[in-house]
Amino acid sequence: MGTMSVPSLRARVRAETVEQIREIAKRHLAAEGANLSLRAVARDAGLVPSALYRYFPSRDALLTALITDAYTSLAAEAKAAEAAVPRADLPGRLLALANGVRTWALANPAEYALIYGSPVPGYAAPPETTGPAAEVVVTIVGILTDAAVRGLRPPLPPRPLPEATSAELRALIDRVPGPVPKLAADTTPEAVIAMAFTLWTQLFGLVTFEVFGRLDGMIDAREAYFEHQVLVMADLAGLHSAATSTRARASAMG
Amino acid sequence: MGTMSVPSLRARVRAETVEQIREIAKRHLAAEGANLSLRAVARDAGLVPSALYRYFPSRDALLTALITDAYTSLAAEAKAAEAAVPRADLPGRLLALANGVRTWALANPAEYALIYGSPVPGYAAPPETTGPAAEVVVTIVGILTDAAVRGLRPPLPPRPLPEATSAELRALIDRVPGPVPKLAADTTPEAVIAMAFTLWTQLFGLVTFEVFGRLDGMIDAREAYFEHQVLVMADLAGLHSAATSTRARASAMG
DNA sequence: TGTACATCAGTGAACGCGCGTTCACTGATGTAC
DNA sequence: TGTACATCAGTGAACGCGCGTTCACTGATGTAC
Repeated sequence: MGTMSVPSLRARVRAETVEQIREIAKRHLAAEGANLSLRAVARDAGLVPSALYRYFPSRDALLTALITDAYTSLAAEAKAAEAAVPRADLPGRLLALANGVRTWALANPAEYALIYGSPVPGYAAPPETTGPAAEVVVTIVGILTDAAVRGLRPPLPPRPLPEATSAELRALIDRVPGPVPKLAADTTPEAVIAMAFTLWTQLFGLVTFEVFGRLDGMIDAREAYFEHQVLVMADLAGLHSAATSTRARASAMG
Repeated sequence: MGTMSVPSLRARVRAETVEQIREIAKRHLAAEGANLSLRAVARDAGLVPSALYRYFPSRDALLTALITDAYTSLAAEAKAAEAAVPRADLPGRLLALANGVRTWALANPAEYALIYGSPVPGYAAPPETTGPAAEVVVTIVGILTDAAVRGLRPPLPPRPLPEATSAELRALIDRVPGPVPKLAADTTPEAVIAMAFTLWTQLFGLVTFEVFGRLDGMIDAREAYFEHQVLVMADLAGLHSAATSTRARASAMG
């Protein structure tokens, strides 16, 4: 009720407290994984446990807030990195996006685990999270679409999609609002989005392996390895200039 | 001490009980994630909680046993599937291996999460697990080595490796015992193992996305999608016959 | 500007619970002679 | 084949702990008149 006025002192203090609780909860997440303890958070916030219920109706609600935060924060960082690269530099844009994801994940491993690790048992992600969750792959689609518009094609002829997959990818395209950009004659939107899914899976597979320690004792020069793998992905997608890749291919065929 | 004799009745019963506890613990893992409760397991085993300490010195020891079991069981299933394919059918071998991993993961999602999901906080994987953990990627190396020996090459000229990465991969090769197979003249062992790492990352990225529900609401025809992605991987590695891919490439270059 | 009432942040005690681990014990199984 | 002792699976009670959530409360902040 009432008009939307300047926030009162009480409202401002409340917002700050909510923010503080989120921050403390994130720190606890980092130390304990998903076994987040309300009482421990309250303790660190200088509150009695029951006071938390003024801010979050339950532990699950706190978790949901953290998950939403994580998705939006990851997407914001990665997209900002991508947006800073000149539009014409397609491999650079992919690399910036990928590095953005990786940097955020390494800086916030517990939050990364929360959203890309094992599902929390008994917890169902609320529908609000699907939007932010999709932003990275949507950005990849954007890069690949720009490439297709410019007439760049993957250096390997795309393997024909199974009919079921093709139909599902078309359905995803229809879900995106706005006009469909005009692609080069020999490229289909399904092929573009299929490639985007491939890169998306590879990217998160790569980051997950690193963050979860699956490379420990094998690859120590993480950054060089990661960048190399992303550039291989860019090669696969044909983001490097057609001239170069044609020459390279010709020489490879000897 | 004493000589290694036929197991006594007591020893046999003990082995059965250990096995039963493991099975029950796996079921609990499936229901509750990594928050495995000793008391709950004991309850289901028809034992008093303290009795479990006759079999496992602590909760962590039980978890370790489950992790080791999971790695070896996954590797066994995947390797058996690969071994059943004729040696000359290289894409078939990759597909069988990949399907083996996927099938096991879908049948045992909680155990999969235990070994490829978020690290369990405060738990450090014991060194015994690294052997079984590496078996899948070693099998991939085997397939790619067979390809290289036959003179098959990736259709894209391999992007040069960063020096640091190249050195680390060479160190991994040296760790494997036995003679290094003779590759075609224009292929290096580093290139082979780099490709194996790429496929390995992609494979587990793909399986993780499916098992952890990241494809929900987007891709429903999971099997078709998975098989397609694996075949794209096989294309990337040049496992399909050189004749076919040369022809395909030529037509793509129009 | 001042008063009366409503809102709301935070307290403190209590609830019922399940947890991992220890310890002294009982009784059955196995072994040495 | 029979007896004496050692081993070991399993019991039952207890330990100290932390958990999420509820409830009636106090006192400060905000609002309507």
